[in-house]
Amino acid sequence: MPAAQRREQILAEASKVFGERGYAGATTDQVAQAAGISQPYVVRLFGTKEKLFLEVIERAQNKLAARFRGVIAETSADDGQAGLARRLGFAYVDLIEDRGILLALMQAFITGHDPAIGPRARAGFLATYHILRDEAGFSPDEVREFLAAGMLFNTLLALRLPDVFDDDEAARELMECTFSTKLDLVLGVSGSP
Amino acid sequence: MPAAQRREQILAEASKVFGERGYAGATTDQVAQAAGISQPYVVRLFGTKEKLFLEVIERAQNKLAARFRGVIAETSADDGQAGLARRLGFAYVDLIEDRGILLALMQAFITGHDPAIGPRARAGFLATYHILRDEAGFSPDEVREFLAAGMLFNTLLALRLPDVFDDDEAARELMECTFSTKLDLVLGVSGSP
DNA sequence: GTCTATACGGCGATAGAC
DNA sequence: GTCTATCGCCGTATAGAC
Repeated sequence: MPAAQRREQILAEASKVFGERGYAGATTDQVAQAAGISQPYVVRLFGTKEKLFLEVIERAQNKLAARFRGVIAETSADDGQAGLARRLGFAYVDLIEDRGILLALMQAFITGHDPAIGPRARAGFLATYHILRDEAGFSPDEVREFLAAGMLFNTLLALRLPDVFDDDEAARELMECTFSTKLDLVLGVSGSP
Repeated sequence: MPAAQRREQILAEASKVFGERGYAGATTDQVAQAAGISQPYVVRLFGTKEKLFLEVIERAQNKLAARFRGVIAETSADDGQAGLARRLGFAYVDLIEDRGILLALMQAFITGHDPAIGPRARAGFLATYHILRDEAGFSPDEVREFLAAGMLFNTLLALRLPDVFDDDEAARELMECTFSTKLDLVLGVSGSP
């Protein structure tokens, strides 16, 4: 397999592994096994575990930015801000059907203390802020509301709340209330394979 | 030092260490050093690293629940739901002046996949939901909005956004817009010691 | 109640062959 | 482009003394 393709495949698998276990909890061998190659080869291709993690984060942030820009570009002005927010919300849910991406983003947030990873995590988050405010034309308050909804969304999925969806009345109510029309998408994301 | 007091001291230090590094990234030796005792003694007192982490989470969740119940109890009915929400928001900000508590809660969220930790993390989150809905009397939508604001709050602090407060116009704007009147509290939380 | 010494396993990274 | 073998460190947990 050509190196470029192999790198992308490894990054995709690494997103899942890092997402599940966190930066420290994940091992390069788990990534290697997920990709069907040997552990030293993973290290060979990316230098160190930390560099691999940074590339995973960067990839996730780039995909998010590209998706948002795509939605903004193809939404006509007469949909209004509310319509645009709605489309962006759907795009976000759809994006993290690749579950590795959501979890990579979240892991970046909570690794904010790290001297190497923290700055990049902040830069990515602020980049999203700028896209929403400067390119989508949201007011600061609209951006805040949009981001807050996204963070709750992230948390509920990270907690695996859909796993107890059937057993717990409160969990079901909170999920339905949070995702409303997006619910079928969400259940598709985290339902059994 | 009596065992009970020692345990509480270790739990407080462990909250900070686990909060900074995550469950996998933190070591029992770091906890021991923070508490000024030997690593084997930490293990001796709590059995395993996992059990220590579970106690850290439980302690944080209990403190949160106790704080919210206290606010609900001492708020008179004629403050209205908006007034109660405001008080609860302030209480939350104040609670995580003990920074270890906030980070322990967040770490619990993203360790949701873990067979031992996940169930407890979900239980704690749903307990908060029940307090807000059944004891504070919020509607599901009000609870959702309250929780979403809290999750954004968590994320901004985890990212250490206040650290770049002075250098980045967007970071400043987002922080001000998110915390508004709570801002002085927040800056007190993460400012230099 | 707390320590020192240490066994044991696991992980990141390197060396070097094919 | 990819592997096997392996080194050396580090972290959890145990044993046992004081």
